[in-house]
Amino acid sequence: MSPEPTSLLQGTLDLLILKSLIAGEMHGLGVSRRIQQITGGTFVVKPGSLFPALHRMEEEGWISSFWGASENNRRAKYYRLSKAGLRQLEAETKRWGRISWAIAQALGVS
Amino acid sequence: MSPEPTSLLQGTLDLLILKSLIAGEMHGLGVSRRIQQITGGTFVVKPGSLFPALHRMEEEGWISSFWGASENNRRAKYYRLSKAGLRQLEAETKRWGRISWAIAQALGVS
DNA sequence: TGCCTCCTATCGGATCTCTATAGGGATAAT
DNA sequence: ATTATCCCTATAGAGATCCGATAGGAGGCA
Repeated sequence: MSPEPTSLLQGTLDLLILKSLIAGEMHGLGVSRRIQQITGGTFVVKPGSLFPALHRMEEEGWISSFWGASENNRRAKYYRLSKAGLRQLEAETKRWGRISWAIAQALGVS
Repeated sequence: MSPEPTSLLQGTLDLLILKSLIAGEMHGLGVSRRIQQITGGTFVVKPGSLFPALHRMEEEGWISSFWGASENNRRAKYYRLSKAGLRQLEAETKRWGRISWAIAQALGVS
């Protein structure tokens, strides 16, 4: 296990959250676990990073939330991708493609 | 031309600067131009981002500087990669590889 | 001298992520 | 019933970084 200890890439957290929610609605820590899962354990998002991001993204209208009960019958806030969120995911995915390509170029396409 | 207008990736600026200086010593705006060149015009680093980064990296000991004259015979501060900077470049290159791989995984290896 | 260009440099603001911590609520144990 | 414990949400404070705007020195040229 070697989770990225230091700062995530700016803007990449949003991308990972949006992509996680493609799998369906889930609560906060569920998103966190899913990010860790789909990145092969590379990215570990802690609550202090996750919740501010979720709130920000809800304000932007990319996700919506509702209170529900978790699988352990605990009070949990669930998050769901909105249409605008889906569009944002596509935009950020393209953006990532551009950035990734550019840096690969810079590093000598190694 | 569609240079990334918004925020660069955190920590990626250092990588691009270090990689630029592999080509040899050059002054500040020369680094800026070289980054734009090797990333195919994707990344445009402006002075307000560049110089704080150069100073920070000089404090870290990754680069050294000396005053000289530019190709146009103007006063210019030249920067050169140090041994520690070369090690840092290798480390950041590996880090980029990990991150890039993880996000590609997350996005479905598309 | 006056003007333009090149190059370095700094300041304030805005954004983002991290560490650390708080606290409600459900379950289980004694 | 009370205590402990885990799950989950949430916030505060700090630190780092990037950006836009701006300043200013210095050479070349008329």
